Amino acid sequence: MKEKKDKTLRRRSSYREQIYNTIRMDRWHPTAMEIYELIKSRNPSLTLGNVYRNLDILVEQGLLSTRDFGDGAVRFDAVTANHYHFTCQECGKTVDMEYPVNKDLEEKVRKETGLKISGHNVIFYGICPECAAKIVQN
Amino acid sequence: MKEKKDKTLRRRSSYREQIYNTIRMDRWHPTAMEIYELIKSRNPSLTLGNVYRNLDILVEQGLLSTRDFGDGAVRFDAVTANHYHFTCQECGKTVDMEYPVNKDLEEKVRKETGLKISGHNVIFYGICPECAAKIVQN
DNA sequence: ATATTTGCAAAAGCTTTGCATTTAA
DNA sequence: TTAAATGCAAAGCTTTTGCAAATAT
Repeated sequence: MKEKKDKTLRRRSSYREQIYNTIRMDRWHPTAMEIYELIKSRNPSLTLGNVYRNLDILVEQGLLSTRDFGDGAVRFDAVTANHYHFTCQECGKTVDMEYPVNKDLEEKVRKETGLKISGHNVIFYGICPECAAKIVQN
Repeated sequence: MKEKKDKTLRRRSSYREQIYNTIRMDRWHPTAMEIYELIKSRNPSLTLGNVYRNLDILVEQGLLSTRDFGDGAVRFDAVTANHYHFTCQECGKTVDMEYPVNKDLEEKVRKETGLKISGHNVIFYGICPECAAKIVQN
């Protein structure tokens, strides 16, 4: 939280762009290894160390954040306009929710606690439609 | 999420109780290493491997969950009545909030999305009072 | 008695880093 | 040109695991 890195000039990197784009566009929450495997399948020269280096840079730039959706794995998430998540307790998948962020909640908590709040995240837990359908069948 | 372990009989373990109690009572969100160091200071025979084994058991029993508050470290949290968290973006500390859980939010989202929701978590981000005071001084 | 818990130590897995080469600006 | 980005490989952490001894029931 305190690392104010002396700013280093960034050059264009196709790998970094691919990493960022796949996470952002696909609204996917992959691990470093999953990103590595996907991009290496198209571009075999990619190395895992380089994926880690670029993920660090993207987090440092504020474009990605790390998350744990409950399985202990470090996953990456694109920092877009604030969005909520839903984790299925049956299949374990976590997806972005369309549900709009509730800024009133922040304001309410700010008033009641006096804390300086700049943002919030919500993760809902439950059963996704696919798993719910399967459960009904059985 | 699918691991329905064949139930193994659990015997009493002082270490497991200490691990659980310190996380629950102190409303602390430590890493495995931090737990190890704390309990080992009172009880030098404890090993790190044993801390990991007991943490796994406690998670499997539903007494603890893992979280990532944004620094990439795997931290443990007691699963008590649902509670919110606050992470200070300056010092990086994460604390439980007194603020009551908003069950209405769950109901509202359930109605609007049709998802089967069984719970939710919220993490607020901002500046804690201690850091806010320091910043004003400078 | 019996199976779980533990210490110990090795293995496995994940992430970071040093260095020489390649590449963007 | 110059420093950032990369591949490679080794090092550094974190977490898991096998086994024999200790312990709870």
